[in-house]
Amino acid sequence: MEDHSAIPVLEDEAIQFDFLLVDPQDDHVSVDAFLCIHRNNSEKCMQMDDIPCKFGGINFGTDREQLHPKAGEVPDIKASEIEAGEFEILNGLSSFCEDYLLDGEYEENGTELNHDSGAGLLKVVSGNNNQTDRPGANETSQKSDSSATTDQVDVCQRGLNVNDSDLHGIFSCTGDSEKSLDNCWFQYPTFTVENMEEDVSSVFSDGNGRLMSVKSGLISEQLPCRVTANLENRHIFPGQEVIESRLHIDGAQTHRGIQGCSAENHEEKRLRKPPKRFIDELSEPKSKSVCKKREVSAPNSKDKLSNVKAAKHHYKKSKAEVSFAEDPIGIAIQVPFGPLEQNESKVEEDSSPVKVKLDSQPLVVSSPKLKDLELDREAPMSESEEDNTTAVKSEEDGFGRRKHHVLWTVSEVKMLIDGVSQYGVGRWSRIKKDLFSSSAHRTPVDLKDKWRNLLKASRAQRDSKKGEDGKRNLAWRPLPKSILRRVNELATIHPYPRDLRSKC
DNA sequence: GTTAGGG
DNA sequence: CCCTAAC
Repeated sequence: MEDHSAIPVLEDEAIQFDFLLVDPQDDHVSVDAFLCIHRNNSEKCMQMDDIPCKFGGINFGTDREQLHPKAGEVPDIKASEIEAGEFEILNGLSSFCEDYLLDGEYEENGTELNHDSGAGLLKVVSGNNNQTDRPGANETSQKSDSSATTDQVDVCQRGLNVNDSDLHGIFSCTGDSEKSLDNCWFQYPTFTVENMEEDVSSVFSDGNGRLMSVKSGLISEQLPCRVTANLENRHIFPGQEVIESRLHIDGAQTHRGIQGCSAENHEEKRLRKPPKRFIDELSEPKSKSVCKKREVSAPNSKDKLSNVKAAKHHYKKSKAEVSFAEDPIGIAIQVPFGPLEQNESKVEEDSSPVKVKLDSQPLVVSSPKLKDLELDREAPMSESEEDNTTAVKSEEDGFGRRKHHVLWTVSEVKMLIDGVSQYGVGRWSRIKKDLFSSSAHRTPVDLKDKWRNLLKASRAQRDSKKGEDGKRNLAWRPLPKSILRRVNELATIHPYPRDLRSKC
């Protein structure tokens, strides 16, 4: 055990890769670039000038002696190739390279170049890395979901302090967006430079043996010292201005990426690979060539198609939407359940003070408009049965997109119940007209659906009561007994279509 | 246009 | 909440 712990990231001289840059047109996988790792000693890192060694056409400032292929672990690397400046892994990995992206799934092909000291070094590892198998990877990634953004930044700041994970870069470029992919300058994974004293933010291979860097937001030819892998956004055009470069760890997959020397990262935090939408949103609209458009699932109607288009269009245009989608923190207001406003429904059992909680529900995605919430402040309620009903902003839904989820408020539920008791089940339009005329977002169909859900809830509650008492195995939010009881009553009085009312 | 019901 | 068949 070395002194990794002190400065986890870069204390170690070497970084392990289990992915390599690949020329997809080649039958072999060749190293196009690599990482050099020294936090405070950039001079120690490779210099273009004194490079005896070439990797896939890229020069590295490292002495040959510094490369120590582990015996038996480098079956595919021939010394002669290294000497000749060619480092190729002949593992038939080309299949992985169709997308110019090596996902590092070549676990069997243990290849390691070990460099133990001094100037920079490359360690390519693909074999049985200790931390490779992570049964809990998925769970971990899910747990860290909400903090994904933060962690991404963190990863950036800490440079190569990435353990056993894949890095994916998110690159946003400005510049000539009209260029076709054919003119694409780079079609290789890129590297991102971290913690440089200079304003170098990224480096990548141009595919011709040159290692380019992004300095001061512009692509230039300069050899950086410290880079992290950037497996995505492989299409960079000359002259493009890089305005954003972010990294995240792919937590959805189990293969390894960079293995840093971090002890602190032992927990192996994994970040979920951002959804395509996330990537799209991070990119400037101009950089269409960088982030390919999303595929639209075949709609089955013209309306749907137009809706989707409208939605997409809206998405691109609406910054608010973007930030809203990215904002993991929303405001949730729990609306307590209470007795029906207009009737005598009595609250059974304990009636405790109203509770209005903020931020207690992770469900909520956006900040609701408070005015849309109906808070029954005067309504007493059962503590254990407080309603989680949360209203979510639902405006701006005029673009055909799926309506924002607007949770039913207690008042609405009560209104619905009243409506049913008044007009009977099935008169949704009537109920809507009479009782929900003010709430534009509730359609007769919504009322019908809600009633159906209420029925299910009440039935389930009854069932669970029959079985085990205390145990509440309801999948949905608990509803106040007072409400459910009324639903039950009404369901008895006004039979709902078909077998749905399998109770009574 | 409404409603029922499946997804 | 969406979609669609049936009315």
